[in-house]
Amino acid sequence: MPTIRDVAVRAGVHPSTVSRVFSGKPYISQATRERVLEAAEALGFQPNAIARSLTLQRTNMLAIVVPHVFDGYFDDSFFPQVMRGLLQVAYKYGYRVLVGGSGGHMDEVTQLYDIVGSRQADGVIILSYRLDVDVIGALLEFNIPFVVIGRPDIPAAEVAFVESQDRHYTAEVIRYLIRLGHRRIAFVGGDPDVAVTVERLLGYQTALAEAGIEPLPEWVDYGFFAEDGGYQAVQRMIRLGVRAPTAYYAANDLMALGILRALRERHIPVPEAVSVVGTNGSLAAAHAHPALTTLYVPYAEMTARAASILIRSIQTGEKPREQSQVECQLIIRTSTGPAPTD
Amino acid sequence: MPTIRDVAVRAGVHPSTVSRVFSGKPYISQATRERVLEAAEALGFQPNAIARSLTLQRTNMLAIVVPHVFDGYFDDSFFPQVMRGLLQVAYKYGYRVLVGGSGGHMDEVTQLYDIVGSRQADGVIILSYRLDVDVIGALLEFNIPFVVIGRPDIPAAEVAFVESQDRHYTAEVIRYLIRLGHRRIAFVGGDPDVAVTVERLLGYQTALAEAGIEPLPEWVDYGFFAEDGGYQAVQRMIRLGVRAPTAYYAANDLMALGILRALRERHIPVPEAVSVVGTNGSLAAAHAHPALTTLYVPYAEMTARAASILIRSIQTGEKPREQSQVECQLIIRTSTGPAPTD
DNA sequence: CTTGACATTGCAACCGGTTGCGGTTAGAAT
DNA sequence: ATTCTAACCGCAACCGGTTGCAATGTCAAG
Repeated sequence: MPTIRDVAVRAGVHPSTVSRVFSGKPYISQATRERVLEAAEALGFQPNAIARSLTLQRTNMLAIVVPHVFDGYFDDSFFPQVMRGLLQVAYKYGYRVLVGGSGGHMDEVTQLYDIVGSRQADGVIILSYRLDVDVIGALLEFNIPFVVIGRPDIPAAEVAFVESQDRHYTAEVIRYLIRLGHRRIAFVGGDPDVAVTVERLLGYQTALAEAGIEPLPEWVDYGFFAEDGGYQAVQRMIRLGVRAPTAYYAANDLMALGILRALRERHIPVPEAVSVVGTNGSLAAAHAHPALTTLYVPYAEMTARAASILIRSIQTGEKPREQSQVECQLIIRTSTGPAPTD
Repeated sequence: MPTIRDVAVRAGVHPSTVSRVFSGKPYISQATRERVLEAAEALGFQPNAIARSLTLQRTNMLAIVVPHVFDGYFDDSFFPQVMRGLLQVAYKYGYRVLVGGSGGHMDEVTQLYDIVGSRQADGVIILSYRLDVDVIGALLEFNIPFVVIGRPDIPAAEVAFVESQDRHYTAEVIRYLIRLGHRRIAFVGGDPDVAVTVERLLGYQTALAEAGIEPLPEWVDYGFFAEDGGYQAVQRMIRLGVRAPTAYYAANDLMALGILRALRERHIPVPEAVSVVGTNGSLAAAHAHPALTTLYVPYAEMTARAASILIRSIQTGEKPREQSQVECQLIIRTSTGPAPTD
């Protein structure tokens, strides 16, 4: 690989001149610019991004770490949506996306710290805000721009986030089910240590409380976003017999599909006997049978917005502070219906 | 951000000693190792990955560029599958994934050259091998390990690839449709400039020729992997009247779903009047109504294998040469059935 | 014909690690 | 007691760009 110095000798100029040509600096005569470009062309020179990053202290990368790399995780629309929003704006502004994997739990945080601490990216998007670690505090120490997807529960901190009002919309979903006459409603959350799960649980509890419903602790379960998690939740709750839920709310569509599968296996008709609501608005949810009622969360838009905020912050040098929220939408399809009359 | 020199002064040693401690070099006494680690801890030091990359000439990154960033592209299972396989093994071996976006066509190649030429990654996976550009030749010049997903049509070149025998399996799909009695079969490809599309087309033509069927040119169309592409293909082919196809093969599930939608709108019963086959084995395909028969291509396994090959090549320093193929599987569901008896 | 402003380019230090080489020292071998 | 070996660590160059500063050249105003 030719370096800037190889080009310099061939063009008969100093390396710094070559640098200036390639970084579009002014005060380079047309003649030498051409000579340099010619030499570069002849040698097949392309500036080394790593070296450039070292001096410029910027990498033109936006990082995320995916919470889990287990097989089913990629079947839900969450991850693809996230990547879509991120890639679209990153691409538009000439940034690239650095994706780190993780095995869930603390490992996600470890990976994040590693990327950020070793300065591999100019900014980060926090996908799943955990409650068991002070990620925000650490990130502020690192002094790197970041935007949280979801609402961090640190009110004083001036951190940027794009949130989807999870508590509110989950409550809306539950209210919708209550209006349909359901009183035994299950909550199948994702990862209990993640803020969004707690928010949704609060929304669930709020809506039930409003309606004067005392939920059974057994109605709350966690499926860790896996299809099988939804399936297993049904297996457990069905044992409650007459106190088994007549409606399930799942924190992603994949778990909801698992719930549908479990119900189908037991020949429990949906929505006649049991209603099911998913989250995210996956394509599979639309095609499911019965078509899955789902709380659409515009994750692509959220990460797109987060990426824009990040890029602006990187370019201005100011800490990102924008806090915004997006609207979700309950897409009512045929997996939900009136509660059965016992 | 503290540097290695800050740590050095605090520990009272030379920077090179700090470096040796952090890169696990031998010949460092226990005492100084501890002093260095203590100092690093106190300062919150973490080695700068960029600087390290510069000297070591390796970034611990595997790159891909996604062929398109348009909205619907992420609804098919292709991209998530690719990311899954890639992330799983990258994660396992301590690599990270650099994702570049592209607007399709030549831009994909431009992005690729940019990443590779600027040495941002240690290896690349070529997702869509194009026929209109000699990507392989260029990549060989760059002297960077790469693995192609699909079979490049350059026989002499010693390039590594993981292929899914697209021609063979597409022919199998068409034969299956022929066995069902279909004789007017449509081919809805993705991007005509991409090798996999041509391979599939050849498979399609082979199978038809075997059966003595002379295909109409109008039966071949390209949907560029978009849902609407499938939808539009039906709109065009339906005009053929009695010569309109009774079966559609689509190169991804998203287009197949678009085909189903178009047929549904026109009240054409599937599979009674028209059969539809998709590709990739998306979750949505399984839940579609009727459930979509689909050619499952194990893209996650393919990219996982590609990533393994890449990493091994990076670590040994040898150019990757492994050429392997995976098995696909025609998942027969209810969107296909006997050809209608006119 | 000066003087000055501005365009153009070279010089050298710097970004933050890595590493070959050489010097010092301690303990073992003779 | 002397020599040898190996452990330990510092020195300085290097990875491949960037940039402030200084030097030189050019042209127009005075």
